[in-house]
Amino acid sequence: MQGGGGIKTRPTAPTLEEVAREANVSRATVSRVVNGSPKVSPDVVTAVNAAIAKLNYVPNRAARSLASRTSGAIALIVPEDTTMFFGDPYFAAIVQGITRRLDESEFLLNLLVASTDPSHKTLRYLRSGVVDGALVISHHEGDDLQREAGLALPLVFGGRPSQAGDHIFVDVDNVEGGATGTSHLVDIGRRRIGTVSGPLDMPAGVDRLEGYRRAMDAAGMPSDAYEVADFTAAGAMEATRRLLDRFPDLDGLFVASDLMATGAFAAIAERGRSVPDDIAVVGFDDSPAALSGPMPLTTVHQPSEQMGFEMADLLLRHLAGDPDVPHRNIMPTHLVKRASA
Amino acid sequence: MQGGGGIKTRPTAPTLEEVAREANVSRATVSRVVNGSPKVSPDVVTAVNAAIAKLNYVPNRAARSLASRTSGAIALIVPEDTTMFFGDPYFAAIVQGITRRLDESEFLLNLLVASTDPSHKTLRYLRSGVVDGALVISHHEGDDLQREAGLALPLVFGGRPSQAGDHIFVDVDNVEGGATGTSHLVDIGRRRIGTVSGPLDMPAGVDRLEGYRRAMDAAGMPSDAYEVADFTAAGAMEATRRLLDRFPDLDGLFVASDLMATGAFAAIAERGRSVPDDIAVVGFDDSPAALSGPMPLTTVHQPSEQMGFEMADLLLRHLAGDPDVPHRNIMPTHLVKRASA
DNA sequence: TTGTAGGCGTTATCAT
DNA sequence: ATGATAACGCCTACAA
Repeated sequence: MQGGGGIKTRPTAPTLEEVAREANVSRATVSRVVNGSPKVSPDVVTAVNAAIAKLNYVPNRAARSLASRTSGAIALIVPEDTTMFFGDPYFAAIVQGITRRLDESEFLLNLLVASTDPSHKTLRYLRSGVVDGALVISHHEGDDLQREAGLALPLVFGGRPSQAGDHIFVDVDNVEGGATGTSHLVDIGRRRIGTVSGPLDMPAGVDRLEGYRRAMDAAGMPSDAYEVADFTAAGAMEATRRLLDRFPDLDGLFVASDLMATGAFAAIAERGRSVPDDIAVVGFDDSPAALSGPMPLTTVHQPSEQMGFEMADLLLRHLAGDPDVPHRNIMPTHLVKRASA
Repeated sequence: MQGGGGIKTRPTAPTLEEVAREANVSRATVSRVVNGSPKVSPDVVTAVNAAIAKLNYVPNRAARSLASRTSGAIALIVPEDTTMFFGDPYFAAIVQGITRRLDESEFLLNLLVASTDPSHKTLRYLRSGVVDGALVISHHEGDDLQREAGLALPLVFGGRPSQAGDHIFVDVDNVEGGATGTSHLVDIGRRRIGTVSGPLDMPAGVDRLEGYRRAMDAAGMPSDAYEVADFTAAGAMEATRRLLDRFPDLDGLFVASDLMATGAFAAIAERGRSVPDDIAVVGFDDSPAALSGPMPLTTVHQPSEQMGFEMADLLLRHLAGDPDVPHRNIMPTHLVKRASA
């Protein structure tokens, strides 16, 4: 017989036990080496590492997680659909920042783009112990992860959460940002200024609109020219059309995201009007979308990448037991002048 | 004393054990109910479910995984950096398809966008048992997940893997697709046709270029006007510049991805030439990028979303032990005529 | 510094 | 149909 041929024996992964045997030490010692315990004699460390290399050992994450009651992973929760998530470069920047922070740690990132049924499947997931904490971005008013089903998981929000509570979050001053963008339009002499806002169930939507209002008030101009959109280009195009219908004399437009600004551009072009001559446009984010349109977009910069980094950093510190992680983390914005306004 | 205040006792999650006690049955029975075993009397099922609901019980995934030796999760491996991954809507479509398939299953998806150090950290991850299988897209020649470190994990590729072997994959006929796109340029009377290809360490790059060659050969025209790019808009812009330098009389251009076509548009505009009058352009993918540029792009459609769905489906069937999942899955392409050619 | 032993929460194999 | 009782692979007091 030639070696029991026929049945395909899946080569079962080596365990701590086998490494211990190979190195002539106990499992505990191997475990210590694997976890970098300082109290192991150098020669034993060497021997164990040799055994690990020889057997090509990799710790079983489930076992480790079960015993240690930690998973070494965090989740990024995005309550939007895939299209939205991939469509806006803002998210790309956030993720970039998060992974940059995580890369210098041992933590893994689990992406959870959960538009459908956020309460049920997502919550089960979060409560099943697969992650030690979670980052939440693009948070809408409805979803109250924190309380729902008594979820006791460390959370850090990207953007001030709409519901009250002592949450840890990273954000910019959206009111101020909205005012900055709008004021610029005032400053360059526009007389009929409107805005396309984000959804009103998101603080970023509400606040940037409020910023528009304040700037208009301060300038003694009416703040009635606004339409609500959903942070997508298509939605913004629609909203801009409505705005142009209502205010044919519009000559300035503050759009609450760069991606939406591309939609606004399309609507404006469709009406045969030009940017910035007929209508000056200011966006928000300073994401790659600001440069992807027909013209470089003047926009309110927010440090998205750093915000992602910061979110991850705060969560990791929180998980590490750091008692004084700041809860309100407001990062600066500034106007970036380009061709559109 | 008021209830031991001071120490913040984290409410430890309920376990099978507690549910069993609550329902006056054994752990085994609860486990059966949780896993939908048919051999449990209806009233017991009811009682157990009541206890589960009351205690708000969610199975611990690590424990389950350890005992059952399966994780209920699969990974999507993308050997690119975050920017690239988020930048090309092609990936969005794939992910969309994958999640569509997964949503109708109990499996979770773990995204692994691993540009940096794909061999080490990623491999450890894959071998740690957190996933039962993996989907690999945007696969370059270097990364040989399969063999590397003896990884014995069920894999399904998006795009024919470059290394030999009996891999399961979903792909289109890129040679044919490339020929289709190029031939269209011939058909509409272009005389000096070039191409911007993908990287030559990826089959999709090589094959679409080969398709261009064949179409040119068949038309009796020279196939020397090609430049290699990297599937990014910026890279394609560069490549197109070089091409225009080398062939000032270029009047037709086949670009190996829609995203790259937007870069080509930019380069062409920069040179003061027009599309399609001066230069007709054909892309590949039929992704949203085809409609994001200054002009609707004529392109070779590939069913990206369905390909993602199919990949996930094949992997799940494979994991379920289905003995005859097809290994070579070639999906159809077709030309979509729009304004650019 | 190293080893022993018990336990983490489930599943799975036996009996019953 | 239900219940003991081992595993599963690792961590962690505790002991030596």
